[in-house]
Amino acid sequence: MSNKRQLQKIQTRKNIFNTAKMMFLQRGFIDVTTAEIAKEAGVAHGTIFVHFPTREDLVLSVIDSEMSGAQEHIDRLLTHSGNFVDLAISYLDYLAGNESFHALIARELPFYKPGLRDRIIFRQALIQMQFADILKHEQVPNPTGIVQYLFGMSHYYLSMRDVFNTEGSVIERFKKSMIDTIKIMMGGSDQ
Amino acid sequence: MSNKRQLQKIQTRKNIFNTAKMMFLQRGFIDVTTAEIAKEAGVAHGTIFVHFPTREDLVLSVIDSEMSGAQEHIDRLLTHSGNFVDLAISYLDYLAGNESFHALIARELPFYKPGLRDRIIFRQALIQMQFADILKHEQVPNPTGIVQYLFGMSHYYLSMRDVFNTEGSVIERFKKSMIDTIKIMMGGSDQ
DNA sequence: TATTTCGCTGAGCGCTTACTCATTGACACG
DNA sequence: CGTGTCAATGAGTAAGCGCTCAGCGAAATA
Repeated sequence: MSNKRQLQKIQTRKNIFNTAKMMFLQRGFIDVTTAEIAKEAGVAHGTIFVHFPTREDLVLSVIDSEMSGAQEHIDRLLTHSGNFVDLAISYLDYLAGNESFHALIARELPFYKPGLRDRIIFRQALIQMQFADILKHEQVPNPTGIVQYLFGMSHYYLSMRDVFNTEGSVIERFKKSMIDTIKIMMGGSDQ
Repeated sequence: MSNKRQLQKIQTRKNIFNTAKMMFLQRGFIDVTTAEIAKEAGVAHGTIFVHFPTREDLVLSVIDSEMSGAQEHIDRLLTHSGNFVDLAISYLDYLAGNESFHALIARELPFYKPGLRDRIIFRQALIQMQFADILKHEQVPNPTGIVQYLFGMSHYYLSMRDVFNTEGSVIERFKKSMIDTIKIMMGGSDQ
């Protein structure tokens, strides 16, 4: 049953998937063409469509893979977090570690088809709510404002990543400033 | 010298320009095609290229027009501003009033050709510096952090405009929250 | 060994773009 | 009125895209 043909097919599929993933993360889901992926992977153009019926299936496949990885990571952060500030720091560290993917999403999200776009936004909204819940346990004046700050500013820096073109991570660069601001907001006045 | 031909030519150019501007503001600079503009303007497809050698020239023409309007408006705000909070409020009001253009830029900026992109970013950076200068006159702990907040969060809300799809203006919706946060940051602790 | 299966191939199709250019006809001008 | 000008035309071109499919040849099967 360990068919040589089947093994080869699985191998080819993985090859296409990994090559596509690498190219997508580097240049975005919109820019990279199927012909380029095929060339880089060393297969015929048509072979792409043997394994992924449409280009969109390949894109979705890569996005799903990255997103479920992200979900797992953040779930772990949420359970292992002490206070909100620690959680925010861990979250920013995670973003910094997977910056190319998240910068990509921040840039391209408005251009995805509604179905995909809404799924991504829904996931983001869930995470944001979980962050807000944790913040509500600590007594702070403006929980949603603080969470919006964390996600909003991260999004801003990510989407402007190559504008700020820092060596290394943009998130890392602005992390201290963001955390300081969050501390001020948490210890801030009433209103 | 009031040539009938020349007048007609100017008229046609304006017609194409205004039609393009309207369509670009509604659907973005990336999505709208030259054929669609021609149809909407009621001229032949080729006529577009009589007046604008390339599609990009037309896009640049519209962007320049909008940007110089923005520049003027903001210069006025800068001279007529009392304290920084008033300036921030006026700025947000301005954004709310020209939201379709600024939301468009926020979404599409990463996809423009480097030349155009850099010009827009340069203008933004200048404005940001002027805001920071005003803020430095008032004695606040973290001037650049506050300015980054104002521009970063505006950018975030604008780029997420149709996600939050509010009736009316996104900026208007989050204005109070942003101003409140700025007040907290200005009156905040040391560090 | 003879026959069938099937992963892979790559030329080519259909479609969409920005852009071209020979042609036209209303207008300017002597 | 005759002739040259030129804004406007729209069918056509080239380039790029995702995707197709008849055919090939090595592997599976009988």
